[in-house]
Amino acid sequence: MTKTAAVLDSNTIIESLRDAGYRVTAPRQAIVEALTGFERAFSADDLLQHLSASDPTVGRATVFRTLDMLVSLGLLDRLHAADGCHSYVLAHSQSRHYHHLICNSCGVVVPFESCNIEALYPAVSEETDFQVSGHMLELFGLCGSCRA
Amino acid sequence: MTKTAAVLDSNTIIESLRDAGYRVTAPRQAIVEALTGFERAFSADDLLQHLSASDPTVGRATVFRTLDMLVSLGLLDRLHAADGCHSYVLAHSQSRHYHHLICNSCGVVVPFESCNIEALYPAVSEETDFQVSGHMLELFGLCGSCRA
DNA sequence: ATCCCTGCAAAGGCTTTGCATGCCA
DNA sequence: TGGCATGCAAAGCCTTTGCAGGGAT
Repeated sequence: MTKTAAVLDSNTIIESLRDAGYRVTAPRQAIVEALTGFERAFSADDLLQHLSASDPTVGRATVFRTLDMLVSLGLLDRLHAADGCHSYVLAHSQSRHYHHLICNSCGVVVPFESCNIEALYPAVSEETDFQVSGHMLELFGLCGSCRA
Repeated sequence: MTKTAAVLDSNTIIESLRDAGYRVTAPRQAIVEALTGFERAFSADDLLQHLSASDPTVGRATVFRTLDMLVSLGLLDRLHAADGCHSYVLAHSQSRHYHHLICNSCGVVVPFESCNIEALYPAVSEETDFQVSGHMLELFGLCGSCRA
């Protein structure tokens, strides 16, 4: 149990990449390093700008390709906020079920695990004649700091 | 109680437009007529293509402007599906709380009202120290026809 | 008669693609 | 060495904006 339990760090991500058969290259390492530094959701462009100041020059295309790759490996989550639909956050866990809670004021994103949406399935099934198999949920609110 | 209860029809939408102070123009009528014909979520482009065959020529800009207007009036819902983030469905109700259930197979969208997400708020608040104030939920599954 | 609304076309973002070169394994 | 990965630039979408003319009220 480390200080920030269950949050992926750059080494773990790089290892996952390698395990999945992808090559560990300098641009990919720079991208992974950068995205573990974000505390809130970031866009491809945020990442691009952040990287423009870093060691290796990373091309636009590489950023998009790497983001897609990380999402497909479950290492990165795509956020579907009300306004911007294309932002990303580091995945919280690859094994446990969780969702995101987003602060309306500062934009910080935290995961939460207490989700009993599946309890809704029977009622919804009955109401709609659907066989429900999945859900997408995001909560909004105010974080502790912003309330203060 | 009509056959398809609580679903907005084109006349109701047009009246709401008028009530909100917007002018009732031919392009707007054509757009409203077209979108009440869709059974599943549609994109701006779907609408545009559908309209290219209709009576008045409706410009791209007008379609986007009208969609935004209808969404802001609560007559149209923006859907945030996993893949495409920019599709629309006719609003189900302007007063009641509901969400969308989307068929993974045919894409049909139906609303459902049995949502007790708010019951989650206390547990999530305690877990995260957020003051939760809203949520976004979408369910996925198989509709009756697709199961058959 | 007002001035909101429209179409057109151009501009603007964001994302993807093609291709020759580079570099990890 | 082989072939995945990269950068660059161009192309591709999708959406918005500017503007002069048109139509609803």
